[in-house]
Amino acid sequence: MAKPELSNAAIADALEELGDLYELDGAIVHRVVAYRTAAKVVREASVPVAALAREGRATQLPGIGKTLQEKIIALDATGTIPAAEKLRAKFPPGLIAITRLPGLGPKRARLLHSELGIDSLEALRQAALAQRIRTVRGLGPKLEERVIRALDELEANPAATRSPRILLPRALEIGEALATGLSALAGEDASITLAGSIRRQADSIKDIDMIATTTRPAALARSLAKLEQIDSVSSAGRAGARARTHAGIAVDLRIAAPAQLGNLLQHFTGSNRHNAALREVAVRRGLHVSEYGILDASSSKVDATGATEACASEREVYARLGMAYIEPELREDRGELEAARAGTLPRLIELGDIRGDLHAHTIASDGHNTIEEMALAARERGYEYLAITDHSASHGFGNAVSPEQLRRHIELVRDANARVQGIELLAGSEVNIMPDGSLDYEDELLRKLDWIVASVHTSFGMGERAMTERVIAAIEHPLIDAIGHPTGRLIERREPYAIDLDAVFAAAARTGTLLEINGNPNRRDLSDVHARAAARAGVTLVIDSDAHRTSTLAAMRWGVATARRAWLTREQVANTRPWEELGKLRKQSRQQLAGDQLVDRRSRERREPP
DNA sequence: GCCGTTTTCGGCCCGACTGTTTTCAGTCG
Repeated sequence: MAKPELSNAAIADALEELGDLYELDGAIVHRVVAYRTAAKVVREASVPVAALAREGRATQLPGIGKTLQEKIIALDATGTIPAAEKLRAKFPPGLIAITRLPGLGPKRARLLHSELGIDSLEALRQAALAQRIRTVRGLGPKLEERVIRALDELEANPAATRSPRILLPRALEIGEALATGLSALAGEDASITLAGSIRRQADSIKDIDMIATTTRPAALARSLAKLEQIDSVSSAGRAGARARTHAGIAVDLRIAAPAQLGNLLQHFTGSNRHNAALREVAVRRGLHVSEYGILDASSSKVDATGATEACASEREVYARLGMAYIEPELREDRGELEAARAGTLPRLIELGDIRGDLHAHTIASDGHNTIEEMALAARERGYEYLAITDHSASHGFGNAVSPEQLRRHIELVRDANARVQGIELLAGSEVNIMPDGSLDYEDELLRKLDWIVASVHTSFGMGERAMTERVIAAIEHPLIDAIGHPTGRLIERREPYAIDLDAVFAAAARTGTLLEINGNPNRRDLSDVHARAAARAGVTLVIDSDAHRTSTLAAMRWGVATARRAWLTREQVANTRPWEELGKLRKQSRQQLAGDQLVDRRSRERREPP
């Protein structure tokens, strides 16, 4: 049996480690950044990068050049990268842990190692307690205090200190509560807006960024400390404040004059990489962008003012740089600047474009509401249709639905559909894809359904090749309409299972099978990057809530957020269409129309670069 | 180490804050 493919996550980890080691070694910052950028690109790639590298095509990925490709090939072939081996011998692993402490970076970690022989967190603690850190030139007693405090916190709560990222809905909830509380304290002239990764609708959030305009900045900064959610404030001045909630979430408040609101909002919405790229574009035009305005350096000699031009709106910021307005969800340095300059940005899908939900559960399986309750709640949301898709016969969690129960369930859906006016109820199922690619209902029964989602719920650990074949078997099944949560990831908790998404996308495009963006905020699966790759491969997507109760029908918004981050337009998402139109796109309907002649274009299967 | 409307070398964003210093390096966002 062939050895399992080196995963993208493993490659990304290795590149990140190498970046850290180079940083300790004193490499120029751009080289270190290159490794981190590459690690991110590899982690998010929709194809196995190891295979790509072996074929010499990894350099097609942005941020991967010849050198990095060679290192990936070495890692794939030998399990290690020679350069990393060499540096590991030079810098003990404890040093990287030291660079993770607040206030300590690579320079100081290296200094502590060379001057005091410190090679671990424990050695660092001993040196701080013995007041030996202050003997090093440039370091002092304050740093000793800070080190001890940081080490105590790390010991008390190792997980939280490492990466306390929270999911978008929770971050939004906290952020909105803070903004509301602050508005109440600030008075009527203040305006408060959430920025940062919350505004970009990212999967998870590290800190909450807020910006405010007010006539009394110092008072507003001070009032942050008065909010009940806030545990401590580390700094507060006229420019803003930094604080921490009781749950340990960092909060960043920045305050500006209304005339600069556009600059400040643009700056604090980020992302860092978007801003860095934006400023590089600006510099080429002789302009310098900051959170305070745009400085025209080229004309400053002529008009002698050299003044920074403030922008009250973000639109003005982008316009001044010759670009169309870029929606926050697109600001990830994934080609949006070029598109904004060329005028080719997509018109993004909106929540209001969604006409129905095609993945929802009831008490028949593991849901918490009846068919009728779900129907009324969906109608309340303004939907034209709702598919009831309970779990299938072999589902291990909650109640499985036997074939006999499904026959009865279909009748119940038809009954409810007759009773509830103003919405079309579709009898569906979320069918398990078994490890061998088969389904756990007979075709004869599946044919009675209006809508079928097929999903993987078991055996996540199988190899990439087997998993890819498993999912493609479901895609090629003539009765399957859509694949649910196609990668099985759980944000911050579980990586996608090993699967060749490029092959999956090709099969879905070829057969007209829809791929889901699951709106459950723990999933958002496909991810933004994967959904974009799917659409580029010609796949039509469907955005679902996967609701298990009436209230979670609202999860559609997170799915739409992911779709926007994936550059999707309304046309690329199936459930923006009325059911009458969408139903005709089903494989079953098309087959009937074409007299059971599905055109097999398997020979056209070709891998496009991601 | 990557990349090209400055194309195969020489660049590669901007500012605040802290603690340590007598003018700035390191860290952070």
